[in-house]
Amino acid sequence: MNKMNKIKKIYQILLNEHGKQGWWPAKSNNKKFEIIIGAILTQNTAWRNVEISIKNLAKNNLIDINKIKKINSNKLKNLIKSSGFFNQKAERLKIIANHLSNYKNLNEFFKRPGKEIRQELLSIKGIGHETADSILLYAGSKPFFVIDAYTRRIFYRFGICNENIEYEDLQNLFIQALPKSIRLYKEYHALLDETAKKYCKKNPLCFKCPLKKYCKKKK
DNA sequence: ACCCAGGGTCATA
DNA sequence: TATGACCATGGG
Repeated sequence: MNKMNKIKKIYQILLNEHGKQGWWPAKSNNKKFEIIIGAILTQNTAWRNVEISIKNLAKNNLIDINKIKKINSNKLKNLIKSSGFFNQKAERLKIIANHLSNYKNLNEFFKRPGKEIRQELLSIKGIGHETADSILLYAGSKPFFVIDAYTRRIFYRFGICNENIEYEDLQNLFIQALPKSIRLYKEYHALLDETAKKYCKKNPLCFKCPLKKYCKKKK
């Protein structure tokens, strides 16, 4: 089976195994901004630690661009402490809130070609490729496939790419292999993360993994 | 007592 | 282009 067909096939296997993941989880009445906050807070951080921070923010009605702009930095740091790197992340949230407040609202921010938004996001300190694509896909519903360490690890173990493949190179493989569907992109990325969390860690539990027969690296 | 998590920036060569 | 230091909490 060639790479393109493998990429398609693996999606079906994971969907059958795990079902729909429904990413991105966001419960507030300001989901788009909540997703943006989560995208920053989850940088190199377990999601469970981010959930605590988001609850703290929601409890204080702070899932709001202007309120993040105005809140005292030390208070903000304290509220997001559980996410780690709280000094950096508080600063990043402030920078992003300041940037976004140039727009009337997030609908206006996202009402432009995706590539233009992506360039703008990448110019903001604290937003790299993955965070930009997460924001575009999950907050903006733009068709940008998100690549993360899990995605790279799984597809390296399948022999589809090398360990150090460039972000855009791996992203292009997905774009070429899959129909340009926002829902598919959202689900596939989430399924890869679920799979890697359970089975594809540093010492992978290959004997349980639904993708076992595609994986070339045992142990 | 380690290892890792839904990364990104900055300095250095 | 490509390494490495740094950021920091919380669960396994």
